[in-house]
This record gives sequence, structure tokens and C-alpha cells, in this order.
Amino acid sequence: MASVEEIFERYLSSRIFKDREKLLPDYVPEELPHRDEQIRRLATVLAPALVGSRPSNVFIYGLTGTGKTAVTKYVLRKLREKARARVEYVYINCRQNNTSYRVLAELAKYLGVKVPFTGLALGEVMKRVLRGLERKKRMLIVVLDEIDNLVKRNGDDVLYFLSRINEQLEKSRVSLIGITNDLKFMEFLDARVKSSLGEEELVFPPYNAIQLEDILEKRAREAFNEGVLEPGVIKRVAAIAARQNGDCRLALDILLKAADIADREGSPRVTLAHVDKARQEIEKNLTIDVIKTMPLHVKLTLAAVYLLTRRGVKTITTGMIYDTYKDLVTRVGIEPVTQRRISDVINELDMLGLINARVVSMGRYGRTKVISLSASVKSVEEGLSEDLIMKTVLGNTH
DNA sequence: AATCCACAGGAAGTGCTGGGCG
DNA sequence: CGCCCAGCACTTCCTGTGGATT
Repeated sequence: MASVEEIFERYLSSRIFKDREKLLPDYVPEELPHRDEQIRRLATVLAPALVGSRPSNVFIYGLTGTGKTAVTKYVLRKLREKARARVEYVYINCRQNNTSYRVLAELAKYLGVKVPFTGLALGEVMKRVLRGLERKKRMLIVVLDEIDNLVKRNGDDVLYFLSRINEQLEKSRVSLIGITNDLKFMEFLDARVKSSLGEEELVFPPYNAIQLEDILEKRAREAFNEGVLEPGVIKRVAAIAARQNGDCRLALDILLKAADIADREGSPRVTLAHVDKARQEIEKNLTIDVIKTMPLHVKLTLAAVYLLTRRGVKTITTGMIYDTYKDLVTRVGIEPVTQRRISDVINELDMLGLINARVVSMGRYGRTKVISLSASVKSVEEGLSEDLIMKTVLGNTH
């Protein structure tokens, strides 16, 4: 075991990083390669704000890691500089603030209006937001990132409110920018919200391997000392990310992790082996983190799938999972939830990417879902065993 | 061609939490 | 204090259905 001094000392003498910050996910670089088209279009749409006229609402589509958030922040920052305080923007992430109430509360907080984090009626929060806006006397651009999280759970009442808010405002104006990685998102919306929100649409295509390489190359020059990357490292990282729908965030994640691993090992260079290790570790940590934070019955359901898989069952169905689940539950002395609920839980696990579920008709033998584990058996095992109850349940099941 | 399985998944409601407001 | 609010995990009750078997 290295002493604290040794750890710090080694970190300071690291010859790998020049500026590690440049690889962190919230860093927005001064240059966004291969997004000129999107930057130009967004700037064109927002430009009217400079002369005090309300820009059209914008809707931005694109898979994760295609630069949607980065481009939006980039353009808005420039806009605010040029506009000299006449234009402001709020950025609200709807994955963290995933209810109608929380989004409005976040907006209120930005406006300097006091709103408790629970307890009020929605209408009351809307009133306060309105009052806060009038007091501001500004052009405000509201960015709702990962907006699909909001609508799928809560419906579009907040969106409806926001999209018609200008009718109730005299001294201020509001424009909306909605960002989503769900391409079918618009279908969920009320027609009126749809037409209002989709005044302008912007699509962010995924990066291909060559573009990713280019981006990584530029970023690596800022973040690393010269010559620390073994040849082929960037190509490998780009290739992995390109396979994952051209996800640039993932690419930067892997690169950072690989460098961290190399650093920790005291290696003077980042090698291809480090990249592979980083990819595995990221994948594993992701699933373990998800599993750790799941509620008990979801964990038990996943455990049921895990057990059936380990027993070598060929086609796992909803009914089988429910039976195994009930078995596990009674073993810990808890009341089982209904099959209806487990049916939903299975869908949740599917969406989290931990399992793979698809509806299949087996004719005479009914219509059900066929489920398979899609996360690695090992990470599931590890994720579940962090839970004390799960540990005992799985412990005496062989 | 009709049947019927084993669920899917919608709708509505309940009970609880953690907080309002007057 | 009593009543109201949003959100959540869950229940109850329900209708719908693809296709192998009869």
C-alpha cells in the first residue's frame, strides 16, 4: 500500500497529463469539429434575440454523445456575450429534474423566486414563475435537456405551460430549446405543444469513426503531454465509440479512463491494453452502479433472471421469472408484489439495458415475453452482492 | 376456421411520504 | 391544526392478441 504522500507525489510527477480537465464530460472546447452546420443553424435561429425579438422555439434531436448539449451551450454562451445582458439562458436537465414540479422549481430558482422543493400545487409554482419572469424584463431562453424523461413520466403539462407562456407575459419573452435523444419523442406530445415546440428542428447525426478520431486527436493535444499515447490508441478508442452509435462522450470517457489507469500503474505511456481495460471497467461500473441504486423488488427480479440464466434455462419467460421471484421473496420473508408489477419491472430492466425482453407468441402456449440477460453475468453478480439482503438470498441458492 | 393459452399492457385507484398553506 | 399537493410504488380489474393446436 502506497502512503498518501506517495500517491500525491506520483500524481504530481505524472508525465501523462498536461491538462486532465479537458477530458471531463462538462468541458466545452473552444472548437467543435464537424458541427459547423449545426452551430450555424442554431445561431441563425437564435440571432433575432439580439435585436429583441423572440427567436423561434427549437427542437434538437440526436443520439447520446453527438454534441447536442455542447453545441447548444456554445452558441448560447456566444449569444449572451454579444447581447450584453439583454438575453439570458437557463439550462435545465430533465433527467435530474424529472418531474413537472422539479423543472418549474428549477426555473423559479433561476429567476430568484422562492419555491419549496415539494408541497405546492403546480398551478401555484406556475404563477410564481410568471411573476418572476415579469420582474426580469428579459429575453430568456430555456433549455430543456433530455426532455423525453419529463414527458414520458409526467405528460406534457409543463411544456404546454411554457410553450404558451408568452401570451401571459408583457415585459419578458421566453424561447424554448428542447433536446432529446429519443427520435420518436414527438409522438408523445399534444398536437399544440408539438407545433409550438417544433418551430425549428435540428438533427445531429452521429459521428463516424474518422470524425471521432479527429475530435479525439484535437482534444488529446490539449490534455496530454506529447508522445504519451501509444500509436493506435486514438484509432482504437474511436472505433469502439463508433460502434456505439458514434457516441463522443463515451470516446472521451474511455480515453480518460485509459489514461488514468496508465497513470495509476505508473506507466509512462497509454497503451492499447489500457484502452481495453478502460472499456471493460466503464461497462462494468455502469451496470454495477445502476444495480446498486435499484429498489429491492427490482433487484429481486433481476436476481431471478440471473438465477434462471445460471441454471441454463434456454427460454426464460415472464411467468418463470415471477415464480422464481416469489421463491426468493419468501426466502427473505417479504410479501411478493403482483405479476402485473413485475411485468413493468421487466420493462424497466429492459430499458436500463440489463436484460433483453421481447414479446413472442408461442401459439397454443400463450403469448409472453422472452427474456435474456444482456449485462455480463459477472457485473450483475457483483452489483447484486453489494446488497446485504441479496447476498443472503443468493448465498443459499447454490 | 375456431379455439384458447399466457401473458401484455391500459386505466383507475390506494396508501404512503414529505412537504406545503391559512 | 386540518386539509391539500405531487410523486411513487403498487394493486385491482380489465381488455387484447399471435399463432400452434384442435
